[in-house]
Amino acid sequence: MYAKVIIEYATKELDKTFIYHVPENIEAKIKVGMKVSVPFGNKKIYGFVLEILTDVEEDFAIKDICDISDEELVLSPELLAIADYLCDVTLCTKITALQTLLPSSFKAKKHKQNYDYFETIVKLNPDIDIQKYKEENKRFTKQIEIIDKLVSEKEIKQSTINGSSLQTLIKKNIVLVEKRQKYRLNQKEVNYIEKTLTPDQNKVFEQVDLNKFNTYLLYGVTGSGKTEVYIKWIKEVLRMGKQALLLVPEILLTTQIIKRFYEEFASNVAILHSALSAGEKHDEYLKIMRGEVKIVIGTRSAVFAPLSNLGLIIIDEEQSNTYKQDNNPKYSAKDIATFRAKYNHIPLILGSATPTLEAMARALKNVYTLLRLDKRVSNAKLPTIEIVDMAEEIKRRNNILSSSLKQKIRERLEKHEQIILLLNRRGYATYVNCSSCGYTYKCPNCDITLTYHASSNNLICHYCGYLHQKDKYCPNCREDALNYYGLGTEKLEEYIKKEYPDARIARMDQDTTTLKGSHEKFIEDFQAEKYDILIGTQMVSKGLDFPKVTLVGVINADTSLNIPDFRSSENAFSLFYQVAGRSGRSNLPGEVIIQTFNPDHYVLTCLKKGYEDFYKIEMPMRRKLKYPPYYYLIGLKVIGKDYVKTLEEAKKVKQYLDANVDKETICLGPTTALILKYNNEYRFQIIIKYRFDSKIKTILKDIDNMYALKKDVYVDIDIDPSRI
DNA sequence: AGCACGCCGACT
DNA sequence: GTCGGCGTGCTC
Repeated sequence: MYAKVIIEYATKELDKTFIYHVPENIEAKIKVGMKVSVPFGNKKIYGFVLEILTDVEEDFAIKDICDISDEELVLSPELLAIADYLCDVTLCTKITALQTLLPSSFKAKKHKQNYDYFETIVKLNPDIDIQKYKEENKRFTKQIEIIDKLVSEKEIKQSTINGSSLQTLIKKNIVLVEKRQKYRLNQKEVNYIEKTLTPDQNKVFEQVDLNKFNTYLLYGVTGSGKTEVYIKWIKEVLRMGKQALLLVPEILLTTQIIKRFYEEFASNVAILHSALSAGEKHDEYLKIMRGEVKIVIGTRSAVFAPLSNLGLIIIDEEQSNTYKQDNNPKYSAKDIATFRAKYNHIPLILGSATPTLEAMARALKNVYTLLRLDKRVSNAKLPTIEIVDMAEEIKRRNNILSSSLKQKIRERLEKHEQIILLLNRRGYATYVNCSSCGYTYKCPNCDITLTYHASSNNLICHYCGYLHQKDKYCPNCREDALNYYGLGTEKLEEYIKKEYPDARIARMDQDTTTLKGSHEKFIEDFQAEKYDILIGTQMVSKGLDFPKVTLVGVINADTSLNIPDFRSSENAFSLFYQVAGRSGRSNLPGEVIIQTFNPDHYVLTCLKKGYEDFYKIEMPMRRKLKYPPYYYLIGLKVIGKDYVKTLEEAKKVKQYLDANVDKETICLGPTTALILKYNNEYRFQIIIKYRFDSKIKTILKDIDNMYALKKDVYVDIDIDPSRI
């Protein structure tokens, strides 16, 4: 018996299987999809079995497989098919695809450690007459103490009571020791809460056929109760004996949904996301693989969860850009989910209040089935939106807060209602400039102005993380003339504290939420009304449901509107709409104030009218500019340390494309990338726009292969980029 | 990827 | 005369 094995080295040259002989001692156990150790050259490495052969005709000497690495780990035919699909859509190697769909504890790699976590417990031997033993050993008080404790608690962790008396009891066979695998995350049972759906929700629920593949777009306004409908579908799927997968954009921003799922499904839920430790992920993966849970909730990579009997996939906040991985392999969890839904003949549901234009366009063309929830539950009204022209306010010396927002914050504070302020820029000042010589701090690696963070007194590059301690004097001209420009969350917090000295203020951004659990703490405390004002970046915009919030302020809408990207309007609309949706979710009416220097921008005027108006304006622009959903996009970046050489190669790539692509296909560039210099490498960009081009994949593969061997210049290909 | 083999320069 | 520079090629 022989096996074709793909080995752990992720290079184009080794992106093929190697044949090994299966020794007799593992013949009965070996299966396709198993991780094995094999000799390769003169080293022992790991790989995955992709095929089993009874006989081979090869003229080279075939080596033996050393061992099966983990008998429990068997990649299902579905997961192997997903790996093939991943290779195809991202042009990655097979082993990269396999490693991508596994948590790190199961990946093929040399330095493996055992992630299984065991706990040693002790309990009384049921076959012993305890009373009799106690009578006979009265004088050993410590032993009696342990026995009594075990009588009442049944079993105890050995580590908590270890000592010589316990050892004696074990030696005498009075107490038994047991080692068992323990999962690091354990959900305690939570009170079950039965919620009934509104007639609208019920109508939506009934429109989904759970027995065949179809993609649905659940378009529901903020606060319309999409989660409750998800739960009802999932319950139905469980009743059919199947399993469900729910993808969310970021677990930390979704604590309230998770809590709701625990209430409903308790320990039937496994959670997968990047904030878990490697050990925790390992355990959650085991639970899923062993079929011990029926529901998986997770972020992007959870789309690879080894559920063996999937009945439904839901992608919540479908418009979120977190579903696209921005490092290699650059896959989209939506595409993988679609693949799995087709594979299993089950529905895929995309939920959003502000769907991507792609999804809405497909829904309107009946490629997807459109489901609508137009009303907020309990008839809460959507908030009123006011757009404030900051150009006018500046004249009145209102640089940070407009008089209207100032006034409304004060009113809310008096009424003990809560306020959320969104400022999509962290740090204190966006740049530091010398008024004497004009010097501005820039990142030496990235060609980006550094942001000043007052809390650490550092200037930080938000791209590569470069850090520079702030100087007292200008590093260029030695004058004491460094000034702070631009508004970040830190400065806003400082200002608000001064303006409202009695208000309790929290700032939530990347810098205040690095510690594990700090994010939850902010949300819990804000919910418990320990704060009046929550200041934050886009973190404050999503999924949170605080009934006491009646005012939302967007401080500098322009930071989100002026991003040079074809999706920036869509993203800005979604962000503002989402954060506006935090206001007035209960019986208290909500208000939203948006401060901007572009009060006539269609993103802002459409916020007042609604998503559909935005869609009607944005779509023709996409058509005119040949962007999705009318055209498919591919972004190529040609990257290298030498400016001239890299640009030359970029031109060659462009020529190669022009010579080979379909005549309808448009190739633009090379131009300097948005950030030309990043981590000391220069980046040139080529953009491909096409509608139908049967050859494009082959052409890209050729380019990829051509540059796989060159070391000074390489090409990075992003198919369906989330941004350009 | 990682390692052996291999063919030319400055050194114990 | 040798150690070692990293170019090339191979790994079931």
